[in-house]
Amino acid sequence: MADVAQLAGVSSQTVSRVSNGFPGVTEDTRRQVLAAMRELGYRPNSAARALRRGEFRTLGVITFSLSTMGNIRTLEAIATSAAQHGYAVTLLPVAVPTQDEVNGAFSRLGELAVDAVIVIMEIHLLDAATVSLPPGVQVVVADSDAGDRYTVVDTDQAGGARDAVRHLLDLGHDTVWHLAGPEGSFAAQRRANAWHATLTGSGRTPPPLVRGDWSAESGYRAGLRLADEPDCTAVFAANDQMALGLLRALHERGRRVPEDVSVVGFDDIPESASFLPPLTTIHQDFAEVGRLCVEGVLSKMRQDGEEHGTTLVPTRLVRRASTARRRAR
Amino acid sequence: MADVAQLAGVSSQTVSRVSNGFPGVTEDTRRQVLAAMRELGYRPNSAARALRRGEFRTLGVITFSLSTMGNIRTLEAIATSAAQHGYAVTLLPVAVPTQDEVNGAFSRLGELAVDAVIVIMEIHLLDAATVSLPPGVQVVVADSDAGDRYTVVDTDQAGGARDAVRHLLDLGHDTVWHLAGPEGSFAAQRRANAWHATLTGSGRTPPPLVRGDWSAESGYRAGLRLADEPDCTAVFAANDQMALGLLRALHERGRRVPEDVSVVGFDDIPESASFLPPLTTIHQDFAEVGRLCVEGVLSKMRQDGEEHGTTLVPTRLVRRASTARRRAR
DNA sequence: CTAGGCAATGTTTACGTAAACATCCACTGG
DNA sequence: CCAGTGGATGTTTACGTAAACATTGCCTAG
Repeated sequence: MADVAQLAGVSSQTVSRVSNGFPGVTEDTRRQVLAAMRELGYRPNSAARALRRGEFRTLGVITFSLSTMGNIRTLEAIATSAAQHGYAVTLLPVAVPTQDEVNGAFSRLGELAVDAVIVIMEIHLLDAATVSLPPGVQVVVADSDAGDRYTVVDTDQAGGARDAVRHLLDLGHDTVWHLAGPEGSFAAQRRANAWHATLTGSGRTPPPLVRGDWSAESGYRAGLRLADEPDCTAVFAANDQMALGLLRALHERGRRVPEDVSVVGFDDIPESASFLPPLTTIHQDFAEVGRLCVEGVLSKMRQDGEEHGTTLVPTRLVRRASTARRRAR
Repeated sequence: MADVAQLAGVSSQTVSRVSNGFPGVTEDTRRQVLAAMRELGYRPNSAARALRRGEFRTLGVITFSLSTMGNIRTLEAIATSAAQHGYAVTLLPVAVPTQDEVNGAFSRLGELAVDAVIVIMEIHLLDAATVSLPPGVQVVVADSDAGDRYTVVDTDQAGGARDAVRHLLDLGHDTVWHLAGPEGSFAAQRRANAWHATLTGSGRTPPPLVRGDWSAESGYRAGLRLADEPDCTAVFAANDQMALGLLRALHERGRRVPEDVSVVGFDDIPESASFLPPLTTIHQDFAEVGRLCVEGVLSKMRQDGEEHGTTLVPTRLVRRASTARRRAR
């Protein structure tokens, strides 16, 4: 910086003003400084900046291995949104989703150049008792529950599930079966609860719940069972991949979709439009989740806010060919 | 740090020594310092550290949107491996794969607290003429070509393709059809080239090349065409998703896999073991690619190395039920 | 018993930046 | 013509750390 200042014939403070875009510099001077910067290949030292300013302009993202497409899309949106706010994103991978690993990530956090943290993780791994956050580091949690303890941004799981069930009921089906996600997942739990509540709220009797583990394979196995249920004319699968397996099982058992059985998925993964038949599903706006995480954490930093709350991102029903009006038999 | 020093009754330099694990501190003193650190909740300021040491202990990763599973797994391995070396990972997302966007990412890089960069990107977006790297920042490129201009780590695409073709020839098939990836992809290009070379090297006549775009849907469309080729008894698909579509098409057309047609994929995505039938495929070791990227960039930093080269990560043939010895007709 | 040596610890300093304060100068209004 | 004003620029300082050098005190060999 001193070299630039000397070459431009100004003081280092003026260089600083130019490099930060501050006012109070003549257009002439600014041009000279910029020219000197270019000539010397000057780039500001961000360590010194961070030291002086007391902030790093960096967000940490803790996520349990980039396992699901949803988390990845959220991460991507966080990175993009952070960049727009002039923030960088540092990744804190958690190899396996155990309490120890999560605690380890949080303690590494303490040594990291990070102003705030976004956690993409189911909340039950964030047992508050064992996790100690560096003071002054704000947290926002995505993909989770427990808005009372943390600020949470998440897809409106319940609303999406409700829309899926209502869509099927509106098509004339007597009831809707549910192919749920694994018990350990809060998202699966909330979707299943909303399915149940919507059915009973409409005076229907919920059929027994069928459980998978999010995988297409588990959807296939469940589908083989559902195909043998003669009363089953409408299924709401808790994600698109299980819906894919379900479609395959129904096809193999000679039950046509949507003529005999209507199927709704959840997520709207890119492939779902190419399923056979194309899948009616609940679109999740991961990009919006990521964006809101960044906005949320930045606003918390500015206000030094203490209060928590949950922001729900609405879903959208995407109607494709896998659902149809129930046929008289 | 001064507070810790005072509480522990030592000088700040001793605190520094303890916090960096340096020798020359009595066990007694060390314990006292550690106790003081805990009591005051001391966290070393990484900005000051970076300023003093002249390095950030951070790697930047530039990647075109986290689009493919392979890139994501590589990124994950990079993050894990970097953490083991005491390095953090900062993400530089590139929204769309245009020259401008890539240039933009590289220029943002100049202001970022990063010691080196790993680029996960096809090389043709890295036209050297328009990209200027900050001096002293080393680069390693994954998923790419052109080891003459950059240090490159990549899966041994050619070797994998060769193994796939040889496996099918060893099973008695006269020749092997190829369902290739899009023309713009170097990976697709190299797989197709190796397929062609292996066939001609064995004195076989390569059938016309069929092209997809990596998607299951494109594999399905290609599969409908291939199903009508009576001579087609063996297909090597350039990725597992296209193989999935291919399997569906063959099934619909009544051509049994593996009795009538053998199919080999590429990637070994988790789902491929659950395909119908489970898919024989070429396993890519993305974790190894990521690990080698980190090792490579760190060693270049230490040696200030200038020479480039390509490191190939071997693939592995995973035999499952989608391939079988050719039947006499 | 003492010089020499070495391990443990303390003191000084510089890393590059930006905030706070100081200075300079041109212009305005009385 | 001069005091006052405000914009442009310069000077000083501190941010938290670790390298380099300085000091202390104890132990050992002669």
